[in-house]
Amino acid sequence: MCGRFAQVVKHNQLKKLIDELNIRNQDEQIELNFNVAPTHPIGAVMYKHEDRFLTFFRWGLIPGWSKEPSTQYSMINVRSESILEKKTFKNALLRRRCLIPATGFYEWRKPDKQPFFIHAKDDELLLMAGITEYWNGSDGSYIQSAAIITTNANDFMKPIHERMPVILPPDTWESWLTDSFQDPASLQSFLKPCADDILASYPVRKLVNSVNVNSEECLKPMV
DNA sequence: CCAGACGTTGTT
DNA sequence: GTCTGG
DNA sequence: CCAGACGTTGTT
DNA sequence: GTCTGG
Repeated sequence: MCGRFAQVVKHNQLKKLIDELNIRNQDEQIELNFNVAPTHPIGAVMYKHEDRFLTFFRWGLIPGWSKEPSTQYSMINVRSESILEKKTFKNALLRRRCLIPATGFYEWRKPDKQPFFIHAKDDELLLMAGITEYWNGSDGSYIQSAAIITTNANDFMKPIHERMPVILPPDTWESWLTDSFQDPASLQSFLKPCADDILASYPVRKLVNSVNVNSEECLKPMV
């Protein structure tokens, strides 16, 4: 699955992202976060009509029908296999998708809880598939939230973990961020494990376990 | 029609 | 809100 | 995902 | 063990 990741977007990576995805608001900053945990704000690329924006969402999707923004129905991950069958997520997939740029993500190896950092072999950003939701409180409060779509592990990930985030390849970005693209079967076809040969990984120290630790140390290989 | 649920992962 | 179950 | 809490009444 | 908070 994907319960922790790093969003450390360097200036040149941000410029490239803005250019490649045709993002409109070019002044947006992304806070460096070496240890993104559920409930944290995450930068994500969202679309509205013909425009794309880099905006912030609470990680943990709060359904619009939820009375309170409680943790109970707040989902950090959504299974790709069943997303169209879930009433809470179907409309979000058809109409409120996003791309979540990540430096990489953490997985804890199943038997021994050893944390690993998984990143792009070429050190570019990984773009994870996400869905978003808007929640309005009766007192006028407003929260926009997001979840990461997950899929089966590819062969690269299997030794570490059975699930992984959906990482979208460049040839799907345009459709994913297009409002009018709402064909369920096509969207579903994007939600599969990424190619094995684009990823690299290494073990990291367990200081990443604590959500209170957010430093460059989280990304450093274990000695 | 109304009532009630609405979710994932991992572990056992 | 929207879908399922009764 | 992991870490940390897990509770009430009454009194100060 | 199970739930909440981050």
